[in-house]
Amino acid sequence: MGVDPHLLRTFVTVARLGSFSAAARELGYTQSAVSQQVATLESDLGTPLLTRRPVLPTEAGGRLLEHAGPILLRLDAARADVARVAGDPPDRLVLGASALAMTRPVAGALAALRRERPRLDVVVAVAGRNEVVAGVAAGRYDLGLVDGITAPNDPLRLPDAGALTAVGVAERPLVVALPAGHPLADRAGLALAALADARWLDAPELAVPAPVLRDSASGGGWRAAVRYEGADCAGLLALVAAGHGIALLPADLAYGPEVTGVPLTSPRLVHRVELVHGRLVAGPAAWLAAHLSDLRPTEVSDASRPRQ
Amino acid sequence: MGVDPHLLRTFVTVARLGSFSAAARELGYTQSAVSQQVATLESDLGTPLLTRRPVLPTEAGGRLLEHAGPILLRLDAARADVARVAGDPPDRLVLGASALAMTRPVAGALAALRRERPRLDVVVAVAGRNEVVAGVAAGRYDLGLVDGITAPNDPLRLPDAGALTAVGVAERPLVVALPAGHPLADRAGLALAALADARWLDAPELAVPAPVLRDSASGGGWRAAVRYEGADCAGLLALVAAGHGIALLPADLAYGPEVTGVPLTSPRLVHRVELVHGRLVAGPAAWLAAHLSDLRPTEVSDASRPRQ
DNA sequence: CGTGATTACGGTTGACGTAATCATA
DNA sequence: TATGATTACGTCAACCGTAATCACG
Repeated sequence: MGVDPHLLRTFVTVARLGSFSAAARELGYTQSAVSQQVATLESDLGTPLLTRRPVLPTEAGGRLLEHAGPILLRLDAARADVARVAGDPPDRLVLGASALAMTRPVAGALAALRRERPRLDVVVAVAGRNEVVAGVAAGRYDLGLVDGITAPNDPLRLPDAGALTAVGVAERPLVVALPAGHPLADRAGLALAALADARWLDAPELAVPAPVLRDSASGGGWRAAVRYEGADCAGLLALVAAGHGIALLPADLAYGPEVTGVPLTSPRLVHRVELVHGRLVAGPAAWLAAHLSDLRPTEVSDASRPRQ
Repeated sequence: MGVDPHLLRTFVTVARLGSFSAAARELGYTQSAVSQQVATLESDLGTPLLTRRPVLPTEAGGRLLEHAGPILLRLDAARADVARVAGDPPDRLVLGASALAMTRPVAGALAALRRERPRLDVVVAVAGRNEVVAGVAAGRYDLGLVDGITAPNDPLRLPDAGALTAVGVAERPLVVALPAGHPLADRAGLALAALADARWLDAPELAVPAPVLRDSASGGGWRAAVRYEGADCAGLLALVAAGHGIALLPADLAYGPEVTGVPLTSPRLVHRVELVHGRLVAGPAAWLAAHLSDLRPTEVSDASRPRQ
């Protein structure tokens, strides 16, 4: 009666890889087993979920995929949550962080923790924003630090990953990064609307992704000149300096010999870092969370938020 | 590796009933099977989840219970969603509605649907707010109508039940219902703060529950005189008329020979009705949703909301 | 002692692997 | 024709029921 998650898992893998055999390799099954599992799921739900050759989700399969991810994630989260209260306090703290989330105040709080608990192993793993949130939900990270761009005091738009709490811990101003000598580089401030037809660098891991720009100030082209998938600021700044395009970056990172940061005047946007965590139990994670929350610019979410 | 939902289900049932044998009866298993399932789950998670005699959740069990409900719900939602796109268009529309959600404009849209499709069976099931949301998520209702009290244009605070969309469809003013002849009954308007020490009727299904009052204007006693668990307005008004206490109600329902409704001046609150639904496919549900959305006071939520 | 949870054990079911078959690019 | 999904079938594990045992009130 209840959609076996085991089958769900293989179904998701097959859909993602577009191949039964590839999914079988990844999951450590035989091709035959995967075929049988998908067939079982389809007969259980009474409808085909995948087309064969090419292997693509049907409409029903698409609907199922929308649910499968969150379900599998929450299942992991449940296990992780139980493990956290059952196990003894760990001597290791694993932090997930997105690219620009490790700001000064955050690093300061982390230093305070290491002074407090010198024998503690601290691991900081940098990953994409969604991976950080998913990792926290699944218990791979004790805490997550996620950064992004929003209006001042507005929470980040994070993916829904079950019962997670997010607290703002830092906000800093944004500037438009321009090559030194650019015609606009001597302005005192720039409005986003004036840059609609400029050439933007689309760096989803680092700066504002193009879709957000489009939403913030509609109209205009918002052409992306180059898509930069790295997570290091220096590389992006080099592209800016070479005139490939301009980017929206935290003020303190957007300066250099060949790059000028011009303050963004409207709309008012800031670079914001949020601490993401599940339910905490006494231990280093809780300690750090408490100290990070002390420097919070604003609390944005707790126990029960309205809906997805 | 992934917390079998089958076991989760029996664990939840055992925890809810506080008894292995009772859970076995309810689930159609033998006592022995339930015992084995719980034991399997405990050994899988590596920690006891329940105390025996009396049967109560341990701390780890409590954590698991927090996840179990949403997981089981989402599993049902997935099945229901798939069934909706797989099955042929139904000749029956089942609406879930909370007590005061069937307002005039909603009833009007429903009438239009019945003119449009005379052969359609329409069922309206009245239930608690949470049951409506859960029922929509699980596919027991095609659409949900949920009412509650918020600031104008603010979304209702609904429980998280997976990927649900909520659209506001009606708002109407609120009044303080007083017995005719009450010292305050001749006022032109009342501020909530002035009523902090009044005697309130706590009618969670109908009017504003006491906790909301406490949050809206903190300070004061907010004593609840009587708790009224019914869902009919007449009964509550009778209690008001008899002087058991006062209540916050939609303006058009709070009048009668023995009751006076005095407009609420601050904070500005309204009675709001929202339409709740999963992803819609062509059919009567989609038709009604479209027509209800046309009279929406404001859209409040769609595809992806930030987090729980 | 009696109610109710656990343990022992056997039968059935079902899930996976091997291998043969089928279908499509 | 070759790659890759399906079908056939045998084996083995897991799950549930019956029944005996244990433990707390």
